Amino acid sequence: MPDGYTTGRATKQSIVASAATAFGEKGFYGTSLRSIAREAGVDHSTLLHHFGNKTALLLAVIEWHDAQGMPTDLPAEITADYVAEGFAGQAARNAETPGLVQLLSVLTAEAGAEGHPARETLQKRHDLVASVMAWVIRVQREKLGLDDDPLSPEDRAAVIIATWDGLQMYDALHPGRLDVPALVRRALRDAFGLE
Amino acid sequence: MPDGYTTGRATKQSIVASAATAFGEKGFYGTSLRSIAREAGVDHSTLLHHFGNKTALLLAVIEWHDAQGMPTDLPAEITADYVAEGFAGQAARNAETPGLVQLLSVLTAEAGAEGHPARETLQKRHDLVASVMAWVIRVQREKLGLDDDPLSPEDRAAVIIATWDGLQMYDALHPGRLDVPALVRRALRDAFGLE
DNA sequence: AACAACTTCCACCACGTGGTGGAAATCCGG
DNA sequence: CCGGATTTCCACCACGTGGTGGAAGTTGTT
Repeated sequence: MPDGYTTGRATKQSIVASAATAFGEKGFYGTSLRSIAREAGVDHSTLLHHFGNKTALLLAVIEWHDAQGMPTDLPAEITADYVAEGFAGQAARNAETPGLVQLLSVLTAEAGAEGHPARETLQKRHDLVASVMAWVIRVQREKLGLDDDPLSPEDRAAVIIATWDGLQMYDALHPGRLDVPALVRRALRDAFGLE
Repeated sequence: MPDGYTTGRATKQSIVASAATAFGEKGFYGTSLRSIAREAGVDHSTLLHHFGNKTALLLAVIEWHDAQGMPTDLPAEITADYVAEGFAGQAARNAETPGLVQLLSVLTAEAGAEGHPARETLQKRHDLVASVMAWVIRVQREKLGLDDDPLSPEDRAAVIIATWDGLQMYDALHPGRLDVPALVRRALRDAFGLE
C-alpha cells in the first residue's frame, strides 16, 4: 500500500490522531509539536521526520478527517434523499467525535484570516460541499416546481453550511442544549423540499 | 472618569485595539503579548502593567468590543421591529469591521474547548442574545398566532445565532460572496413573523 | 546473512514566550 | 512647584518554540 514500513505508518497514524485532538483544543497556532508528540508517545523530532513541518501535519490531519466519513460505494442513482441522509449521517457521526468537530471549527475560524496555512484547503472543502448542495437544490426546485425561496440555490447552500458550522460551535459552547444532527437534517430536508 | 491618568487611558485603549486585531488573526493562544505591544508602539511590560496578564487583556478586548454597538437610548416601547433592526444593524456594522468579527469567530470556536479563559464570558454573551431573541419570538408567536414552526422559541433563537456566527465565518473564508447583513436580517424577520 | 531503506531518539540551536523587579520619566492635584 | 501616584522602559528569568544533524536501532528485501 502506501510508502514506508508498517511501523512507520502506525506511528504516523497515532501522531495524526493526537494532532487532531490538540489542534481542536488549542488551535493550530496554540498547539506545539512537542505536546502532540508527547501525547503520541514519540519524540518530537520523530514527528518532524514523518511530516516535515507543522503545516504539513495540519493538512494531513484535515485530509484524514475528511476521509473518515467518505461513502464507500455510491448508489446507481443519486437522489436528493440520498444526499440529504448522507449529510445528516455525517452530522450524526460528528456528534460522536466532538474533538474533530472542535478541530474544524477552530481551523475554519482561524482560516478566515489571510495567510493561514489551511485557508485554501478549507475554502475548497466548503466549495465542494456547497456545490453538491446547490446542485441538489436546483434539481429539486425544477422537479417539484418550488419557487417560494427568495435565495438562489448557491446562497441557500451557503446558508445551510453556515448554519451547520454555527450549530456545531454553539453546541461546543453549550453542550447538550441542542440536537444538532436533527436540526441539520431538518434544514437540509427543508431546502431540498423533502417531506 | 475612570482610573488613571489620561496618558495611561489612551495607551490602554491603543493596546486593546491592537490586541483585538491580533487575537482575530492568530487566536488567543497564537498571539504573543510582545507582538501586541509592538503594534501599539509600547513595551510589552507596559502592557502587563496595565492588564496584569494575558487573560485579563482578552476579557478587556471582548468587553470593549461589546460596548461598541450598544444602543445609547432605548425607545419607550420595545417592539419586535426595534429588536430585529437592532440586531440587523449590528450585523451591518460588523461588516465594516472584519477584524473584530474575525476575533469573535476565532474566540467562540476556541472557547468550545473546556478551560478556555473566555469560555464563560462567551457563553453568557450567547445566553443574553439568545434570551432576548427567544422572548421576542415567543411574544410574536402569541400576538400573531403563529404555530407553524416546529422549533421552540429557544431552539429557534439558538439556530439564528448559530447561522449568524456561521455566516460570518463563511464570509471571512469566502470574502464578498454573500450579503451577510441581508441574510441575517431576513432570518430575524422571518423568525419574528415580520413582513 | 547482508545491506540499504527506513525509523527513532538524543543533543543542540536561535529565538520567542509570559511574567517579574526596579529605576527613571511623567502626570496632576495640592 | 512640590511630591506622591502613575506610567514607561530596560534587563532579566526560566522555559517552550519549530527546526536541524547525526548516530543507533529496526525493517524488509534479496
